[in-house]
Amino acid sequence: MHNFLIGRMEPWFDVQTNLEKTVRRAVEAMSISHTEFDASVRLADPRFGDFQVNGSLSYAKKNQQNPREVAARVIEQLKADDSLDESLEISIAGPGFINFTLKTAFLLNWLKTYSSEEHLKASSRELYRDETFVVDFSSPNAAKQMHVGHIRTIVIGEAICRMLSFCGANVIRDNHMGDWGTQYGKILYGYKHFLDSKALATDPLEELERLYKKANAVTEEDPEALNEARQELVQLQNGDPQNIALWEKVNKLSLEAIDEIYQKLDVHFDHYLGESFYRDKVEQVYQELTELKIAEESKGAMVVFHPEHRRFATQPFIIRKSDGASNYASTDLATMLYRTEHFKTDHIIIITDSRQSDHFEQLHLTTQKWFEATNRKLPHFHHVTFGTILGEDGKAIKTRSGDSIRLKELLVEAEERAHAIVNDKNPDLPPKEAAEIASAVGVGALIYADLSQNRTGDYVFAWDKLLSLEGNTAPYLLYAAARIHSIFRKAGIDASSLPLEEITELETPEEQNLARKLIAFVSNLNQTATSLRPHILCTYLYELAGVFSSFYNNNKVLVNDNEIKARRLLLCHRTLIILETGLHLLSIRTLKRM
RNA sequence: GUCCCCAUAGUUUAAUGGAUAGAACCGUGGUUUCCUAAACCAUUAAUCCGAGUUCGAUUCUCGGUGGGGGCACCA
Repeated sequence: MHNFLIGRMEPWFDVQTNLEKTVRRAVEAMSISHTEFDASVRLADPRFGDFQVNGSLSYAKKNQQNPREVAARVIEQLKADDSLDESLEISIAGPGFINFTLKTAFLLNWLKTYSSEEHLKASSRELYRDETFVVDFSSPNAAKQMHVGHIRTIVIGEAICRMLSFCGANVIRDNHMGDWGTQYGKILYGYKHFLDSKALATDPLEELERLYKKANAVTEEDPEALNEARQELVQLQNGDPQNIALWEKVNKLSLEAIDEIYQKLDVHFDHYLGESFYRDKVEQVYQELTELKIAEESKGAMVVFHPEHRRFATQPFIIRKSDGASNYASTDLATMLYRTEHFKTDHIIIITDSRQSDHFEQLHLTTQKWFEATNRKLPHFHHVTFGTILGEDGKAIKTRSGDSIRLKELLVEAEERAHAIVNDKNPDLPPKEAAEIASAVGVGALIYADLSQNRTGDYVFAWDKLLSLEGNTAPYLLYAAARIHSIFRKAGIDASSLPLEEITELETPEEQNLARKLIAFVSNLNQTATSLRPHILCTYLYELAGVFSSFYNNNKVLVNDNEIKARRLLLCHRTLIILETGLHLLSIRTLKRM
């Protein structure tokens, strides 16, 4: 464990967690049960300090004592702990809050110590050290264009992967493509009946989409066509060579188009184990679940009920269709098994919109029973949900319901809008650099717009909202970082040559506010990574950029006084690395100039 | 019918049961001989309704109202 003492060792990287351990020790030493005294340390309102503990209030009430007196006794006990020293100020406030304020010597020491993105990463890995996560995200349906509704799982998934990995986890990114479902019956049916080969040659994805839509419309009208489409799927699943060849062709075209979007968003996968990968693995699922009497036959289909469960006692989990074909429940069960046995994973995270909650709850319940009965270790399962992107009509934007905006188109529009602003603000940039800036700003704004709000809510699609470039947006953060780069360029100073030993004290309120905000990075990152809610990190970065902007406007960095200059350059540089680290965790490209 | 999610300034939103509910956009007014004004500073304005639990409720419980979604072979 790091020691808190200045000068002896590295200062605590994660002050909050270490402080909480210390408080817990103090409370134990007072013979108070941890169930009675909530020792949680939380970030405090900056008006009161850096951290806060409010356990004395409820403890005092329960035990009919004076909360301020309880707080005073806890503080006395804390002062006896030798991992704390004079770098921390502890005080009682209001009805009995314990406030902790880091003294500036500690802030400075922390800033001097944690000096690069790599160093921050190395120090953050305790949270998920050595834990394995399979993260299943994006997972689009092959042969359909991605539209605006698909952006959420991609950007949330990518950000979560980056954060987990930053915090020490072994992350396996798996794109569970919908490449084996019923839609293939329709695509094959469409391909065989309505193909325009000329159109396929010029714009394959467009034509495939048209075929799918056409087949979908026809099968909705005509039960016989629907039956034929289902037969195509059954034949595909039975390995009919012609259908398999067609299926492979469709997938190849589809993947190429999807990949372009991943490249723009800087998203990568370790595996593309789509539903088709599990096609020879569903038999085992049927067999085991039947033998274990977890699954039963109902109306010709194989289903699982959960009688003990209010909702799923009567709502079936259909794991094999009555025509014998698999569906997504079949492949998802096989996927649970594969991820558990092959990847030996500790956690499975699946990122989809909240409308699929029932499905994944049923999947989880079923897997629990299945694994328990077969002595398999069940990984922690997290269904990370998000709200739906709605159209103007308040209904989900869907490909089926007609012309929704393509993701590809949205990305182009984002870059174009940003390009216009770049040309306006900074007309002298070389065209190539202007284009690069526009791309980072436009795509970054789009990603940030989605990540910066709590993922559970729905929202109505609006160009201006997603592509906004003012206020709490990516460009604001990118701009703050670009200005810092500009300072170092102007000064002709390299960050590695900062004369750290000459820096002795933080003086102005802006310097101190900035330093406090920088140290709060750790707590915010931890909270984001534990709750899997990227908007917490966004809010933090936005506040950090705001505190920096105030500092920048009030405290000139490049002054003649070398001591002042050195400490302000230190603050600038540490702000830069934390801003850049944060933006990279969100999958946003950073810029040296804007 | 039943179950799930959501409800905060005009708009978009934040707040692990804590201190005076925090921002952004819009509006209004101000800041540039000075490191990038894509900036900074100031200013108006909000917890859907009703009970309950609690020292303390935007947060938890119950009951309403309004919106969205799931519920047999789509994913």
